[in-house]
Amino acid sequence: MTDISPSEKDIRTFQQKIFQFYKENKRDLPWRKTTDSYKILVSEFMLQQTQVSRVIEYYTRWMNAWPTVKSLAIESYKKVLNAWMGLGYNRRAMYLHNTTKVIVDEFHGDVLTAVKHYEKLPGIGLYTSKAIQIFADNADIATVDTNIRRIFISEFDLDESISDKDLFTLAKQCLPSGKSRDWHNALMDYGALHLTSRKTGIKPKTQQSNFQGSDRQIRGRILRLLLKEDQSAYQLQKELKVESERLSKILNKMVDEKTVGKTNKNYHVPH
DNA sequence: ATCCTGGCTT
DNA sequence: AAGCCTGGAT
Repeated sequence: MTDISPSEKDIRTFQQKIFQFYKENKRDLPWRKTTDSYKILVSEFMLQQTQVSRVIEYYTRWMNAWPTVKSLAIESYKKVLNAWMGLGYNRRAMYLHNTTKVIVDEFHGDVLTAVKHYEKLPGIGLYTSKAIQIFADNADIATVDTNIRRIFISEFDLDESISDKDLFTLAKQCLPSGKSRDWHNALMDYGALHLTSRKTGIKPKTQQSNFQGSDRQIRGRILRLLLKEDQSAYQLQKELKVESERLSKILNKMVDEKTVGKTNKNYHVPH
């Protein structure tokens, strides 16, 4: 672990630059108009590895359909998945649905208390837990996503191999107390609008494999078919024109994850 | 071809 | 530590 502590003066200059940019370029996003912890929770799930521009319409439709934790928790999984389709990483729909059930059943519907015990909530890791506390409650804690990581590396001229631990130490040093929500929103905007990955050449921490021709693409097509009606592996194979061995491998994995169910020969979207 | 407010499993 | 998970925009 190397000492990467900037001086007090460096930090203050950095903060002023970020806040000045925010003042002039702030994005007007739907989930920034609320501090409802459930709504923040949904937005954070949707935003995991997914661009803001693609989330906006899904978020808006979602809140019209399910405005509270409980309304989502008691909904059928099929309807939840149907509303998610097109956003990508469809496991998140199941995680989100199951997470709201745990929040209602074990935490009396109290999102902010629940996310502090995020090990019990599928789909919520350290980043998302902190992000929800920050954006819903203005909690005086720091979190680092792909945007914020890129800003720190560029701003303080760090090596791209810097550890999460060192990044987090730096993030805490830079956090202006009492302004956590504004600060993190400002950092996100600075990273997404100005200090982009393309512009800086700084690669994201987690690389994604190609989509065309991938198993992921086939999984998405499988779910779309199963949302219409239950189908056998043979019917799916005819529709998708994938080698049967590859298809059954994918189907087995999806059954294993419980993203699809199987009764006798037929596959279906779980209830 | 590469990116996107990560998390889970092995 | 590394592979896997969706789909659209640039």
